Amino acid sequence: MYIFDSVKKEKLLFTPIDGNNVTLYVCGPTVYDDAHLGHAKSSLVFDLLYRVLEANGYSVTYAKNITDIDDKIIKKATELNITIDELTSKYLSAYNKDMDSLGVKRPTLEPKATESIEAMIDMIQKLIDSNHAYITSTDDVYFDTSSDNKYLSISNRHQDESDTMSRVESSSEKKNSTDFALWKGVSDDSVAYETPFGKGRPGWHLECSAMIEKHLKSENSEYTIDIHGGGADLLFPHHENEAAQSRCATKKELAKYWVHNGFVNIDGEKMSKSLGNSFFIKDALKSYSGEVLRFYLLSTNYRANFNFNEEDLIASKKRLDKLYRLKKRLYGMKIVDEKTTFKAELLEALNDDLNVSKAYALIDEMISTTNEVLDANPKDKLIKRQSLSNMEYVRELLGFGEYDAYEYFQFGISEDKKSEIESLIAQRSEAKKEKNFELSDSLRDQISELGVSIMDTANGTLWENS
RNA sequence: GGCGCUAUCGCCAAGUGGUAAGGCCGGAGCCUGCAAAGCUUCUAUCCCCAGUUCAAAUCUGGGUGGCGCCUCCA
Repeated sequence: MYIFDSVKKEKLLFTPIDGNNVTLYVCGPTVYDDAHLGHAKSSLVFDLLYRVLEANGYSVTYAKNITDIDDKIIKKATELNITIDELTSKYLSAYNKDMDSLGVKRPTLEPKATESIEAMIDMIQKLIDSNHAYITSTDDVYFDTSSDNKYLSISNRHQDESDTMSRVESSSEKKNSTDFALWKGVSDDSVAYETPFGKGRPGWHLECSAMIEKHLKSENSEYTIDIHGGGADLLFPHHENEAAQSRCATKKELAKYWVHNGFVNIDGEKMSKSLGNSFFIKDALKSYSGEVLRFYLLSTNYRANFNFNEEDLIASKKRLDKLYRLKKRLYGMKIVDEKTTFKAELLEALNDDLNVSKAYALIDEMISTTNEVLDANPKDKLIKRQSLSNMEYVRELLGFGEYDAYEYFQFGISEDKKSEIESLIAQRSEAKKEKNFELSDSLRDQISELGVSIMDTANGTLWENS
């Protein structure tokens, strides 16, 4: 397969460091608030990458970290007058719930920062011992960026510009303006860990490097892991700094390939915590099923910015609907594994740097072909078997088609409303039987007003949420 | 100011040297009591200018527009 390396800025043939084993590390959430559509996009992109790697036969160890100790967390817990653990547990389970709704497979490892303190301390100690880090009078430990001659090679920047343009509040004890905190000294009685270099808390960038070293490192290679991923905004400074501290502590480059996903904008505007226009996943899930959201958010190139808006989402849903209508058409049949060209083409499309657009086009064509054949010959067993098997492959590889075909079209409809609809449909069927079309049409109008469209088939009248 | 991304049909969006995928919307038709669904069919020469080439949406140069990172952020 091919993936686009955002450091080398070209599409590269993917070859794992260690034979058939692949290590993938993605920067996960800081659990102090609900997850927004940006988290969804990133999780979905790397979930897809994970699935495609596995479909290629690789044995993948996929780690996504959970940041559960951090200044923002402490601030919020203090405001709410709850413990840090109460806060992070709450938002971690909310996060997992959202991810489950989106059909995101759980990573192999989900290490928490608070469970990796020792690994962080070890790494800091190494950096101090090798003069890549220094301690200030307030027990902060800074990474000395001038000690790394490859610093800024990940984000392709120049030192002078970072110096002059950096808007980071500069500590007077920093040797270079780009130096960053590995450890923040704590003098009061807030949350802190005891270390050989004083009481304090981990800095922003450290946990990823430490966790990678602890959980994923490969032994005999110039690289530590295969793929490191995250949102495009993390390229600098986060990944630059991770790469620097790892390089200096381990004498290896952190990752062989770097993959970054584009942003999600809302109606043309950047979404961010500071702008306060975050669109939470849980809110989107009130109106649309997780799979519709998944299908929509994955529908374009993962590197491009994604402009979220409801009209596009609805158009996207109509596309997914077609898959479910076919699933309905083949309802109740047993899935048998069939070798088809569709499957090979689908994997080939995704192997080309996750070309989802092409994959969607292939799915659409597969659906059309099946419908066409079934229209001509409704009893064609071969096309049914192949089509079912194809859909099963789509489900495994892309996560589309997980729901029951009938339940999918009944999303968000209450039980009361369902029985009301069923009752109206029964009345309409009676009227139709008596050829009272005036009555049956008016009943259909009533049903439409409930936001439901109906379709008469050989198997009776079916209905869908419209 | 530095670095970078991007401009394809009304909308979303592939394609990165060989003569424009797919979806949504819309028109026509088949099917249907009528519909819906499904099927058939119709709709772009790729922001502008110049250049390279037998050949460019695809490469080069110059414009113009949109966006991002450089600050916590996916």
